[in-house]
Amino acid sequence: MEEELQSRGRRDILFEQAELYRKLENISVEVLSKYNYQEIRPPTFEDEKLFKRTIGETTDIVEKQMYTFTDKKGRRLALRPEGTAGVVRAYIENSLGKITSVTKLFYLGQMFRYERPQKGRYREFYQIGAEYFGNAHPVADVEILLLNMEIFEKAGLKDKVELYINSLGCKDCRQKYRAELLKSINSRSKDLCKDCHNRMEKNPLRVLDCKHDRDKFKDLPAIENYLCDGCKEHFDGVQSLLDSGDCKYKVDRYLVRGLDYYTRTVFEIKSTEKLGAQDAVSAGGRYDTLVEQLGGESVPACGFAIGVDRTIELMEKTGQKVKKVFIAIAGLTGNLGLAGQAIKIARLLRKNDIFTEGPYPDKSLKAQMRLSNSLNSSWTVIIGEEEMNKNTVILKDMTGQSQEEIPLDNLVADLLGR
RNA sequence: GUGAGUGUAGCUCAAUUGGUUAGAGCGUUUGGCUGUGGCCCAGAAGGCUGGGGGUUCAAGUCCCCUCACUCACCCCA
Repeated sequence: MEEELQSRGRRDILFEQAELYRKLENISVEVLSKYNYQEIRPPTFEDEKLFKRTIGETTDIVEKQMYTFTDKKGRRLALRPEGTAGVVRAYIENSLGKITSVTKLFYLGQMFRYERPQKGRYREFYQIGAEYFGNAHPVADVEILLLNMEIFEKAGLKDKVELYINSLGCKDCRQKYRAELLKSINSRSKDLCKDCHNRMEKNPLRVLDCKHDRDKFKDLPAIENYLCDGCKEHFDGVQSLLDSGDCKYKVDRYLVRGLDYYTRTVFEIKSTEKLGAQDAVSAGGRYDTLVEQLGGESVPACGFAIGVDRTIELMEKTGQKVKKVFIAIAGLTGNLGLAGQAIKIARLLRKNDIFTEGPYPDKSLKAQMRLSNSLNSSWTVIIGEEEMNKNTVILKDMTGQSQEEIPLDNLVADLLGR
């Protein structure tokens, strides 16, 4: 490959893997529709300021990881590093809150962050997300959670993920907590790593998340003791309703989010086995002040985003195969009459939703059989002059050695019956 | 942005202290088997050793730069 065509963090998603992406997307759309969420496709680029205002000016995402550029008219734009900001902007801009009192939206697609790539983290990555506007009650949080878990369940990952929840409180309780936390951390600041010192200044809550120091924090003040009555009641409500919904979860009082806009409920769905250093396959929470902060009315909201690429990695470990048929031609190579017959049969099979490969008239039968084998076909259908005249085919089971001659008219029923 | 490791055939990897024409397995392909795959055997194709510069009589091997990949930190889904 020519050197100038390479660029870091670019990747191609091929074949079986692409199939898994589509499968997860289909499952998600199906589940989301059942919960009455409607699709929205916001642009992949927005005004840079949108992300600065929503995600937080001092977060790394905005400070270092955005793909920003200036267009020909001098506008400052950015490729979206996450989905919520654009959806909220669209919600306000299109007055979606005026149509119905609650609004449920979902989106899927690529996000972009300029980071050093590693396992489960790419510069262009996929998210599937949902946002629920206009309902402050814990049922909304819980609907988002149940919905999210149902997607993983349908994707065959029920035993591979766990739900962790926490409450960060509203502005008031968080401010109080933050002050106490800072005091407590400060008193032992020399024990802490370099990164934690940095976090103390930018976002003290994230100190709780530190990989090195986390174990030293068992006795730090816990957010749950600082929640105001309203926030406490809300969080209790979430837990009670999750129980009603028969949804397992763990409360993790150290669970924190990196984005500034979260209030009250936050959650992560983690893989039970390590996916490299990253184990969160989905995350989200409530953001009751964001709509107003962006110039809309005061509307409560909550949502989630699934890390599709990481979820695919999990799904790859539980792979399943599609059964395929290969159509082979016996006799002299290049026989157009036989090729025509093969095409007719292939059309017939595909019409009946059977995955069909072939024909390859210019290969010897041996070569065709080898190809069929290496394509992992379940069966090979063989036709030659003799069979065509009798209107039959030879159906060979590729998992063993057996084959039988059957009337062409029975082929579809026979295959579907197996 | 920081750190460590790695770049040789489509893939996984060899190549002695720097020393002839850079090898092997898998895969691909052709044949052994004129209408039957997997196993076996024989042949073939496939390389600017990531790119550039330097040292040297001589560089895949040593040095510098650069690009990319992998993993981790940071951050986050």
